[in-house]
Amino acid sequence: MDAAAAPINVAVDLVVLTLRQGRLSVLLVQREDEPYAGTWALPGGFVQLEEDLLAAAHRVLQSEASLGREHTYLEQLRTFGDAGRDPRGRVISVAFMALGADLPDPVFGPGAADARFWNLTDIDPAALAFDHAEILGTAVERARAKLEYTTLATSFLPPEFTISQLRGVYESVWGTSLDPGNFHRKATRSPGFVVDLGTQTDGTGGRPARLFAAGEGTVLNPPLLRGGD
Amino acid sequence: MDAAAAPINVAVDLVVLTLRQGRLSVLLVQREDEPYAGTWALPGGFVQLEEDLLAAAHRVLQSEASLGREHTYLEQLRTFGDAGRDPRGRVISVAFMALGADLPDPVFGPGAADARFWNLTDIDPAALAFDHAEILGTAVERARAKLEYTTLATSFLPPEFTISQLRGVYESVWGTSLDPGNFHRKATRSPGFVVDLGTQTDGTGGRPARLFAAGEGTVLNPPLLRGGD
DNA sequence: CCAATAGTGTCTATGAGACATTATGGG
DNA sequence: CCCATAATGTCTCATAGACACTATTGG
Repeated sequence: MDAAAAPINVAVDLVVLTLRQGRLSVLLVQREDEPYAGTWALPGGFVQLEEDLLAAAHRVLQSEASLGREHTYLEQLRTFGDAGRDPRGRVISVAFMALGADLPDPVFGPGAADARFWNLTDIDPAALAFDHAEILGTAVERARAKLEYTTLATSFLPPEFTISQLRGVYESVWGTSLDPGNFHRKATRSPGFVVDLGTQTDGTGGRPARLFAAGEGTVLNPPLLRGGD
Repeated sequence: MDAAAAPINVAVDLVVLTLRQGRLSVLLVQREDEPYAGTWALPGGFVQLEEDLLAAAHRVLQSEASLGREHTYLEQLRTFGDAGRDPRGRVISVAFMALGADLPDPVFGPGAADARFWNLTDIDPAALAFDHAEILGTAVERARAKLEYTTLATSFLPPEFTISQLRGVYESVWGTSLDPGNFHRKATRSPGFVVDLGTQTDGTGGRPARLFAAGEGTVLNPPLLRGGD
């Protein structure tokens, strides 16, 4: 804790994930300025001197994605700080992951030429600015892992949802398909995962589904496993 | 990624965990200088301008705990950066967790009045400097969780160890007791966890135990669960 | 032989997954 | 009636955990 302090710049970068048409998507911003002008990057910004890291992340989320604190999950991933990661000088970036239900395309602010959600599969990682491909990969990996043992999947859904929609989250994020019957049982029996609202959807060519809301629990015990074999 | 850059100082803080006499212990340094002179803190130091974060963590590990890169597991935890966490000004700290086999008491360097390993149970969290109690808590939680689904436990042991010693790691870190027979089966049957060396200890009042080394695997599948109910 | 620890076998309950079956809506 | 989707039931297999048992050393 004692040595010469160095003038290092601190930024936050956000991996905003959502599902669009059942596909995992991430918000990217096309940079207007150098370095990496014209290329796509994660939304981010420098941390202000008196600003908590989480507050900085929320500020960027608001300004670059028009997303408020409600209905958006936000957690710190980790910090990327290799000496050569930014050509402008020493910049370390505290990366955050945000999850939300089918988010709108953002109204982009200054510094951005364009901003929109990309299907994960349409992104060429090598084309992203800075080390953002690595940050994005870390976020996706974290999201996939957390679906197994937390109730995080509900963050991808609106306040009221069906078990099919919840299953769709798992299938989209994991890229697998799951047995509807078995999934239904596990989801409804995991304590604290979902709450039966008693209401129903109107059937769209099938039996109407019950509506659920996210439960109070955060941990899934027992976990919902991918076939990790 | 575009706003006024602020002069924020970046530090690394280390949570160095080891087992001493079968108890989970952490390295603390008694601060010599203000702020918090005389109180115990996690070892740490400022990041140099041209230095990767991981390199800074390794440097602190070497200088404050005399620990080289060999036989020491090191991973980033997360970054603690609330605006008011350091009375000297804005300092954000990238926290790392280090694990090692029964580590020696360190020769402490400048800035420290004393340095030694503390049993976790002997620490009064409220007495630690800065927000180090929160950092320590995060590390312990992470270590406990990672024992479940990774092969990390072997990091607490010397290159050759018995299954009993491995079980002791779990029991010490989790604070539980495990069935020796069942643990033995699970540990030896988890692919990539341990490698049978074919050699034996000399029995110390009991049947001699086979010696094992850490396997190549990093993930434990299926996981070794705490009774999380 | 006894004590102590290492390692294996056996039984049972639980849960995952495959798959069948019933329930409930719309054309 | 048929189709589609929701929800539940049933069967089988694998595994966790309790616990008994065998193996191998030293005293």
